[in-house]
Amino acid sequence: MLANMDENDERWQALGDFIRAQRQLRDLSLRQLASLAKVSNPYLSQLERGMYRPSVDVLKNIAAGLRMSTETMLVQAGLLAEPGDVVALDVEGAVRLDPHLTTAQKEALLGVYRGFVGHPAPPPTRRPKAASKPRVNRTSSH
Amino acid sequence: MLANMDENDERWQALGDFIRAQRQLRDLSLRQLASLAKVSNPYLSQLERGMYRPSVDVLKNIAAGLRMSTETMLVQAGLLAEPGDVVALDVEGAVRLDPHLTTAQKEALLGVYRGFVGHPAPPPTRRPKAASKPRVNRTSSH
DNA sequence: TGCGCACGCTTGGTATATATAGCGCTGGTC
DNA sequence: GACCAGCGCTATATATACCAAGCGTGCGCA
Repeated sequence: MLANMDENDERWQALGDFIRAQRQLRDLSLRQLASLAKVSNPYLSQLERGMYRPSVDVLKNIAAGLRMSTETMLVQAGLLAEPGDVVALDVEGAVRLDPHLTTAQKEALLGVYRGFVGHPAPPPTRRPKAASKPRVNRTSSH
Repeated sequence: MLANMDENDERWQALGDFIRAQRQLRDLSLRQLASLAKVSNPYLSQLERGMYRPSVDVLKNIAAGLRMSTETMLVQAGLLAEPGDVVALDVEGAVRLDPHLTTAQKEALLGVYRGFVGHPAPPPTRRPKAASKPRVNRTSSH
């Protein structure tokens, strides 16, 4: 589904190498780290050899088992930019995370911002209005 | 696998709500965002209702489709623990660095922002704990 | 020499993330 | 009215993340 899947594959492989190196650096056996990270040891083995792409919680647990921060792990996984680059964070995120603003203020500010930059790709559909639909049967009534 | 799954469940649910809110704020239909995020529309629908926990690349793609950074998304998902650590961000800097805005727009936006937070002469939103430079050695620096 | 034991790995299964096809609804256009 | 286009959602199928059991090897120890 993703176009550059091969690139990603190599990324996961590199992540596996990184995990294995870190584990061995700490003199941990596969089973030990697996136990710390709350995953099975075969799975960890396969992860280290780049056979699977772990989910975020697994990454988080492994990072915890290796006593490193989750971000470091994610950066290694190539899923996050380097922390230094994070400064180039989007306005959206910055506003949303700003503790000085109330929720209403955030929405207002973001409204202005969006007005400035415009919508990404509102393709000329025949009916531009859609959001006024009330929440219908949330739990299926079948 | 994880001990406190219920807690996490609520987290994913909250993430779904967040995604839906953001999508509707931008007047995007499910299918539009799904297409932008390169996932199927039923899956996105189920994500928004907290029925599944998306993988990282899906999160990344959705964040891209919503024009926000992956970090923001992950923080919202509660997967990146300390925002203070990751985001050395301030609204000022984010706005100044945003390439989508003209200078006049930046000034206008910052004017609104300063009006909200109250202080006209903003002391740079320095985070006192910016010392955590991780030892991530970009070994596989392709 | 054999026995236990820890190591990393293979095998085969289950759970769940993600896709495809299609339903019922609502609101425009003729 | 009929009809089409878009909406969100359900139902079902497939891919894959993840686990439990077990294998072969090497090493210390009687």
